[in-house]
Amino acid sequence: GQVTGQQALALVTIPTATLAALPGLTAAAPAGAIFKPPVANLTESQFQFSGAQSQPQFPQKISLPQFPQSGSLPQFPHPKKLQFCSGQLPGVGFMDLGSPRTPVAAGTVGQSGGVPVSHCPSPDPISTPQITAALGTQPQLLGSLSAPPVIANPLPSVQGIPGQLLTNAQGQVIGTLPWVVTPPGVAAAPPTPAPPSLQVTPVTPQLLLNAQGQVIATLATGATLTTGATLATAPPTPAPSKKNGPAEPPVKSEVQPIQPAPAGVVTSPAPVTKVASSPVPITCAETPTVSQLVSSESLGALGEGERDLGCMGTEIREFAKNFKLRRLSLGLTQTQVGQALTATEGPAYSQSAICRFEKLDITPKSAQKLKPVLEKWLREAEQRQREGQQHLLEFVGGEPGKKRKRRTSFTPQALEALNAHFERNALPTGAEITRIAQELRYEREVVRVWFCNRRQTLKNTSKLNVFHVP
DNA sequence: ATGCATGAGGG
DNA sequence: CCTCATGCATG
Repeated sequence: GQVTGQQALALVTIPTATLAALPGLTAAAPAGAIFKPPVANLTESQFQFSGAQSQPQFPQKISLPQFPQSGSLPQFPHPKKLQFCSGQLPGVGFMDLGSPRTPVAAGTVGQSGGVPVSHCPSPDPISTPQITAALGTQPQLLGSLSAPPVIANPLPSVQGIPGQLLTNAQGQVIGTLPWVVTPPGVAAAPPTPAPPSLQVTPVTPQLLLNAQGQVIATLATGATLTTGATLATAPPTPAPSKKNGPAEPPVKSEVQPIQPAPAGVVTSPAPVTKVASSPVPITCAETPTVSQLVSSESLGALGEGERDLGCMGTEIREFAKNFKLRRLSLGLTQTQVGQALTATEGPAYSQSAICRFEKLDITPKSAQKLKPVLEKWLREAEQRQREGQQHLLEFVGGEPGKKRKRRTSFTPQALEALNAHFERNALPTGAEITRIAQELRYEREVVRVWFCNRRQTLKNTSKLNVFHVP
């Protein structure tokens, strides 16, 4: 057991979830290291629906990017929403898809509520016609993305958490040691009067046990981190002088909000300009792989607050990391949090959801939706803890409900075949699905769902996902 | 932590 | 049918 000493390193350098996500790496990987996560085999392959003679593959939606109307096909619709501005990543499948624009784009963009658009310099349109076409398959969000080939992310300093982390052999964070609360000043005092309410709450020394009663960490008497709500996630850019200084609204509003409708209110704190154009080479313009699929849309109709997702991504990453830390400090498991959440008012979420949130294996949209909920719950939980109350885990038995279909278990061979097909074509037509199903001897529906899930997983974990661009 | 399933919303 | 957000069940 050991309290590893690389905390600082880990914290600062690796922005986020990666910590948990890439166990093996945490310890070793130094700052700018470039890891190549597991997406492996898919990325290499390339599937492409060549528009040429590829035949009538897409039954319904193939709307290729031929939108005469806008005429600006090769152009990006404008940073309407997300921008992948962060991250420094290996060339992996990053490509910019010139996105065909969604019909709606223009309108929506316009009313972004005053939020200055974004920073990420978007770059050269390397749009490959073909690629674009391929991707264009997704209905709604076509226009939304343009992943700038450029990446480079200065990294947000994690300022709120100076404590030490307890990590297990795999490098996963399992607990925290008492930390010192950062004084307001440290937290990059925002020009604006952001009430830095930091509070240190005494925590009784205790052992953190997991559901199985195993000790997963110890907490020395110390302080739990604030709760000022946003503190941890606070103001990016501590160092003013860095990039250009003017902008940077330290906004940092409270958190609660976020609900559909309310326009960009809470949104972007974003110090625009953070990253800027780093000349990182990459941009691979080749292999249109699966990434196309992933990238093709990505943002759905986010009403408002998603435009600057790039920046917000950082904020959420911070929160996710913090959430886990604080959850552990409370000595709760993901399951318990899920149950507690279910018991209380508001949306209920399962252990799976908590897990995915912490790892950020979810879409930015989901993360945004979840964050307020978790934030609120966490605050209350910590509150209750202070006041001694323990019960927060009431259970509310759920109804049995209908029986689910038994989970299909594919044989390794079948999976191999499925993956092979997927690499070739991630979106097989109905007929193809049928064929594949027969070939592998599985129910057609099962195969269809497999493809759906495969696509979804790829999207959520791909490096193209804002959160996974460390 | 993840793989497969479900269901809502859209076309 | 697809995508998405989620959850149950499993490895």
